[in-house]
Amino acid sequence: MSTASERARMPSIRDVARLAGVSHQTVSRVLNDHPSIRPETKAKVLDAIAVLDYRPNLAARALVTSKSNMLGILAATVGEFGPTSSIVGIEDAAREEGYSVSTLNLSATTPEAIGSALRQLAREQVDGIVVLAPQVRTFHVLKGMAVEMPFVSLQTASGSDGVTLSADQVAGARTATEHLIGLGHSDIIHIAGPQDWIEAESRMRGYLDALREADLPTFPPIRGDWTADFGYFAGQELARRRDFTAVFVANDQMAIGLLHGFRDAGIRVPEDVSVVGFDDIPVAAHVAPTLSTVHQDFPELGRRAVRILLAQIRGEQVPQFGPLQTTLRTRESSAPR
Amino acid sequence: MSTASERARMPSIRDVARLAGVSHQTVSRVLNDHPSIRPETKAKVLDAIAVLDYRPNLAARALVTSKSNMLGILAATVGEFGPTSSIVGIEDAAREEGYSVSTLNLSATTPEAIGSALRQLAREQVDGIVVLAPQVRTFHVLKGMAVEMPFVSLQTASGSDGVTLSADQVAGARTATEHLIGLGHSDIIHIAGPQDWIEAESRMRGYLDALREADLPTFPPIRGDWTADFGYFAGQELARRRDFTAVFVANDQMAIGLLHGFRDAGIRVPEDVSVVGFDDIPVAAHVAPTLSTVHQDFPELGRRAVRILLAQIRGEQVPQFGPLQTTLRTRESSAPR
DNA sequence: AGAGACGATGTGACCGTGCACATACAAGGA
DNA sequence: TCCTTGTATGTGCACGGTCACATCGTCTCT
Repeated sequence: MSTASERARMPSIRDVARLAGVSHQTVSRVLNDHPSIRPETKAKVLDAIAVLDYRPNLAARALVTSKSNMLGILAATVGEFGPTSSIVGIEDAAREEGYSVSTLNLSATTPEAIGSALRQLAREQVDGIVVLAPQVRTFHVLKGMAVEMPFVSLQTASGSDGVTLSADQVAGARTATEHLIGLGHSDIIHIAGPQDWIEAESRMRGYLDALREADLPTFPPIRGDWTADFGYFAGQELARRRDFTAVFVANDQMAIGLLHGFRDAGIRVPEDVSVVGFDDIPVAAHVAPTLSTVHQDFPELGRRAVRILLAQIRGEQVPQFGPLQTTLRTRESSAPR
Repeated sequence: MSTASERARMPSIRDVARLAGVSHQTVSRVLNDHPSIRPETKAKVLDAIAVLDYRPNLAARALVTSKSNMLGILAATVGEFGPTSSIVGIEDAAREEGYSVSTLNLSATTPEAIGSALRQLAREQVDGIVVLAPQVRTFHVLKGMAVEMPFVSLQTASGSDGVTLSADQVAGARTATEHLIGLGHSDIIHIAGPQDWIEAESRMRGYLDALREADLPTFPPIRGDWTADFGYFAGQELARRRDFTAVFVANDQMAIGLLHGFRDAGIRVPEDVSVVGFDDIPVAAHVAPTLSTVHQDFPELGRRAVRILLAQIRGEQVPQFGPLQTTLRTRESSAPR
């Protein structure tokens, strides 16, 4: 009876070496594609590997090389649709390149919390970090921490010197606003995201740019918190003032809440007021009225982030991507004046 | 000039020992809360740790203990709201217990893909796996693979013998259906999820149970794919037959699409037809009409999964949770007949 | 008082890799 | 022919922890 003794130890590089009749170092060379290996020898080793069902021990490798082949994701998003979609792209791209991914969700964005999160990821010896912390504050903390580790932020802060990338939020917001202007609206309100979110600022800037260029009046933006609930309250508040005919909302959730608020207040969309959102979440095409919005490719954003990060890690030329295009999806909620 | 020499090596356990004037083993004992350490000695060591800003090397620890303090998440969800929310709960709970989390997204659910994903996680030496692979098929593959690793599935398959848990989908679906019955509806249609999804089956069963119990006719369920787009098509199709007055939809996305389809077909909700969804996604409260649905606490589900998994890993008594309660949220889309 | 038990600490080996260096042999140039 | 150069492989150690065992002193029981 060949009962496995206690805890069958996994085969190691030396077991493979013994079976193949070579030294453990030769096995290591085969595993790492070292050039100076005779094809014949290589075949013997690969055979032995197959026979033993050998798998390299990543912990041991990480110990000796100080590289873990693992990327960290630092996420400070409350479960927004966009960032979540990007994470999928990040993971896929990372796995493709042979990296695994360790995700860390930030509950608070205090400098302390960010610091401890970064330390945690450092302890795990991740080789690089993708930051999905859209708050301006987070960004500053990161820069100030003198992280000794390559990292990429999915958001571009104005005047940032680190390597970052993002869909062109400003252009997207500008397109959306220009769309409303093109429909004949001249009094356009903006419901923005929280003050310290980078995207919120970018989208607001796009809105302001478009209005300024068209010589139209701007309104002080209303600061929201991304949630549909806030959009609803905003809709009820806005119903009191009727000095506008269109609203550009910084994300779809708030826009959908806004539609609800308007509906309850007796304001018809798009007859009385046109509404345009941002993100193109899956239900945007199905709410009533269907929501005009700005589409962006979140997973692709994540994939690009990984490519940039890996180039940084490997010391290769960092690829320069053009800004990721956003697309306006025109639907029922925006109509000519 | 105190330029860092080449690559400043991180302080190791022996550096700490030297500074504290003890042996490296004593430091190790302090780190692992060994009982036999004099408070005085412990203080010295902790001081040295603080001075050197020492952090244990997780790879080294993993190498010698064959434990990584890392959990794996095997996700086979296309980005559904529910599973994604659960992942957040999983990560939080895991971090709290000192475990990090490595997520792996499955693109396909073929046995080969699942197998290679499991091997990948095994290579990373995760101590246990949380499976979010709601497809029945995945579940069978997992059982058949004789995984030598603790794992928990977030979904309960009928007659499963592994450790699993889940919100009580059947009860939730039953409550939703009973709600419609209570409103006076007797012809209630069900739009289900894909055939091999565990949740889809559970929700359908709850629907069937409620109808059978009330001695009402059942209809062959319509098989959807969870997407809002499908819901829209279903709405247009259903508009042709008018042999029903209520629809219970297996998730909110499809329900919202259905509302859209009905709207386009001239069917009024809830005047002509009542609709109830499932999941209570954030916009459900704001679409037109606002959507009655079944709320469930996804993050809590993830947290429970982690507790069960850790108990399994540590060889402790596995906690028995009662089924997670679901709550019916009654809104505009369901009304008396 | 002597022996055993226990508490507090130290010593050395080992986990599975990769790296630096050594070695052996073949090929090529002076 | 001898030395240099390059290719293919082997040897020993280091990485940073934990584990098993040894050691030493103190306390307690007979």
